[in-house]
Amino acid sequence: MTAVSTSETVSPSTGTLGKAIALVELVALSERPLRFTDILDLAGQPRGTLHRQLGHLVEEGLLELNADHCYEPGLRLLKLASRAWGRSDLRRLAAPHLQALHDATGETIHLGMLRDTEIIYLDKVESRQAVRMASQIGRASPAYCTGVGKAALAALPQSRLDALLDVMDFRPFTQHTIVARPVLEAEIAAIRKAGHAFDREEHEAGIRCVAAAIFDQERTFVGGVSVTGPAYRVGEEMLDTWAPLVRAAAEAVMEEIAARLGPKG
Amino acid sequence: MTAVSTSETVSPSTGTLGKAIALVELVALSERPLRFTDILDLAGQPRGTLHRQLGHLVEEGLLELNADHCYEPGLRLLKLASRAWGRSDLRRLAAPHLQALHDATGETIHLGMLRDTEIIYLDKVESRQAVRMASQIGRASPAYCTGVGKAALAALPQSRLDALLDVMDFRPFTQHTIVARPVLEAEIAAIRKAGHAFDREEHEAGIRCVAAAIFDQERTFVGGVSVTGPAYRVGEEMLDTWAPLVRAAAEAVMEEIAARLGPKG
DNA sequence: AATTAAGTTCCAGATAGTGGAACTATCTAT
DNA sequence: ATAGATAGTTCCACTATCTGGAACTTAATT
Repeated sequence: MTAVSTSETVSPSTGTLGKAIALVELVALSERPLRFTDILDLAGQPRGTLHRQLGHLVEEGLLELNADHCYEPGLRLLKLASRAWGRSDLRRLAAPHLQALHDATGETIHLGMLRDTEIIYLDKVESRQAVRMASQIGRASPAYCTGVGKAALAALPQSRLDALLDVMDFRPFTQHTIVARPVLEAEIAAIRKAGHAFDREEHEAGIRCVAAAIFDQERTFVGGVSVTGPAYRVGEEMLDTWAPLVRAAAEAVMEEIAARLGPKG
Repeated sequence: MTAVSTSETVSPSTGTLGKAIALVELVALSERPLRFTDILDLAGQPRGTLHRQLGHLVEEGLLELNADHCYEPGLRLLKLASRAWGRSDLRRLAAPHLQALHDATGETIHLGMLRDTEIIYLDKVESRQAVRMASQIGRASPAYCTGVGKAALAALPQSRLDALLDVMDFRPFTQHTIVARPVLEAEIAAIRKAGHAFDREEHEAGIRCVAAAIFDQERTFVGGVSVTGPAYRVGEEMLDTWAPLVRAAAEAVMEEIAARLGPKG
């Protein structure tokens, strides 16, 4: 199911459910509050249909309708997600190693997983965290311009990588963002050779990062770790220095994964 | 779902969507990984139906099917929830006041909202946070045995309160948990009089807490703040000392809410 | 290798979702 | 304050989607 075959079009919908979740996403990802009519324009569905769907979503607690008729993401999403987060094996196994990596580098550590063409951050260790912390967890960023993302791409089997590149929507976030497929493919080759990936201000100006991939016992990619810091403090040589540490942290998580299932392999 | 109301039956489903979300919740709230057959037993739906529903949920990224045929909550939940969290107005407005309250007391601060009979925690400020932090955010706890929860109950209009008490499922978490409705009603009366609520080891043994309600401009309850600490360090006198601080913090958030909409009232 | 359990697919029938249009409430400008 | 316009809600015949029993395939167990 996962990999997309060459010509076969992926079935576009999951019926009712797909439409419903699309609405939740529409509301959740929107920058500003949306009123009924705003959604009507964006979703392109007939009035009656949309109204009922939104009604259902509100009743289920996935959306909420506030006093000034704006739809907002619902609290139930938080409840469900917090359980998802708490139960993640990868996160649990990786946590101590993220902390160790933070202690060694003093910079922000991320743990991310690949979902379609995006990296979703599962965990983060940061020193000067005020209240911001959880804000990053769950954040989705494009794979082609982040450290963990590029490490992920390089870790995929070629067929799967090609499929992803086909559907990738390249956007220049900074002047360093790689927006040409051949350039990205060369970069991926380099990452495969080196065993780690850099993000040289490709997603956010002034932010650099080194990342390494984590594999499970079947050598399939399960996630990535990274060290991230501001460019004024983190030179490219520094990234080179950290690269072995990041790779070692990734290795340590892999051993943890192997150990968890017992030594039978 | 929990209990049955007096006579008026709440419409039991939102059709297809309700069943789908119920499955997500089933999987997310389960302590251990569930295989297809486990879910089959728990959900009480025919094989074919269940299989298709799960298939749709996996395709949508709300669930994931891992290598050993276990269904797990999907990453997409995290993505959606992180946006819900980031966009919450109450959270944004309250954040500085939570911090201030933490600075004043040195103990853990929670911000929670009421959803049905549960309190869902929206934010938290804590000193010795290792990696645990986000674990609490999104956590759902029963209203009748938590500080914020009881403050919430006391803040509701009587009709709504009665309706909630009717469907509430009292469980003794500790030996101090209030499990008798009349006792809880007396407690709620006291909370209304005092303007703040205590949790005297009612949810977790060894944990005490003071909480106050936050209202919007129409005097409807929108959330609650609390200070929580271990019983060995936090005596009941200490809770009394903190009560005015907690109320002041709640007041400050209310002023923030009023200010946001401009001075027109 | 045989047996049992777990997981997947199929299809006629029934349910729940669809969407156009009519209706009501709310906002805006005069 | 009133008219006009815009936003939000309700209704119902139609039909697309979901249902669920049973047959089938694959994996685990003895």
